[in-house]
Amino acid sequence: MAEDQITVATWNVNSVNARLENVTSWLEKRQPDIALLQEIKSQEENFPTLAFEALGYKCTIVGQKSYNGVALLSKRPAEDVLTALPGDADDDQARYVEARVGDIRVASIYLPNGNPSNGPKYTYKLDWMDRLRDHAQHLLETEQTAVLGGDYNVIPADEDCYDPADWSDDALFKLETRRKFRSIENLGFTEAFRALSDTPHAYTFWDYQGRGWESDKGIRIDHFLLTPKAADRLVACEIDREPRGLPKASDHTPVICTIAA
DNA sequence: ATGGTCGGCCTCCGA
Repeated sequence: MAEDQITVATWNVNSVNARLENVTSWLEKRQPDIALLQEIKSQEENFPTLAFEALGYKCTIVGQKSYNGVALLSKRPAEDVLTALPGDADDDQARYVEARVGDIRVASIYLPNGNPSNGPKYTYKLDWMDRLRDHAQHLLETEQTAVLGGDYNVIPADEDCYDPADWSDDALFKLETRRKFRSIENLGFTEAFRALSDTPHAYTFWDYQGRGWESDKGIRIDHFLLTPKAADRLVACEIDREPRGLPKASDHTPVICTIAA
């Protein structure tokens, strides 16, 4: 990690306590300045704060019992914290945390899965995406340097999954889902990985079921969206496949976005 | 080839 760069990682860890050794050893190795975690499946009081503080990270946690939950780990202090996506005071699912770290606003996003794709869970997903678009518009209008990372539960295009036909009716790939994701990009956001790489089949998630990892049947659903001021400083975006192959792996692997300081 | 995914947890639900 160079002094003139800031690295932001995103990782759906599928339970921070079940994954603690995997996550801490990866942080020690890669030393991201900021780590955005999703699906911590932990309330704040059960979050392993001390283990991360021992590695030099401050923890900003939005927890929930059993499900969901997001966290923002940062070597520098997190300020001006937002603990929910604006737009629905009745939404009590822990899926969003945003803060300013240095001169960058970062968000850890756990966008709803939405399956089954013909019922209330899908409606909730689409509504949540509308709220995200509205908030993203606000970040643009206020000319922020913002990096929105997380598990978007969106497969942006055919080349981001092993077999589009298998996913055509899935909430992660339905045309309406992809259109809504594009509508956020089209406000003026840059999707960091695809902006820098034409490589197809660069996955971030492999299902535990059906030997997904062993047969490389994956999907790319963990993304970074950058405002223009952040995109102007975009240096690299890398998917680190290594953690997915380790014992007791999460079904997602981390993605690292590098920004010029 | 007689198996087959995890994690949290009010033994099923969510992914």
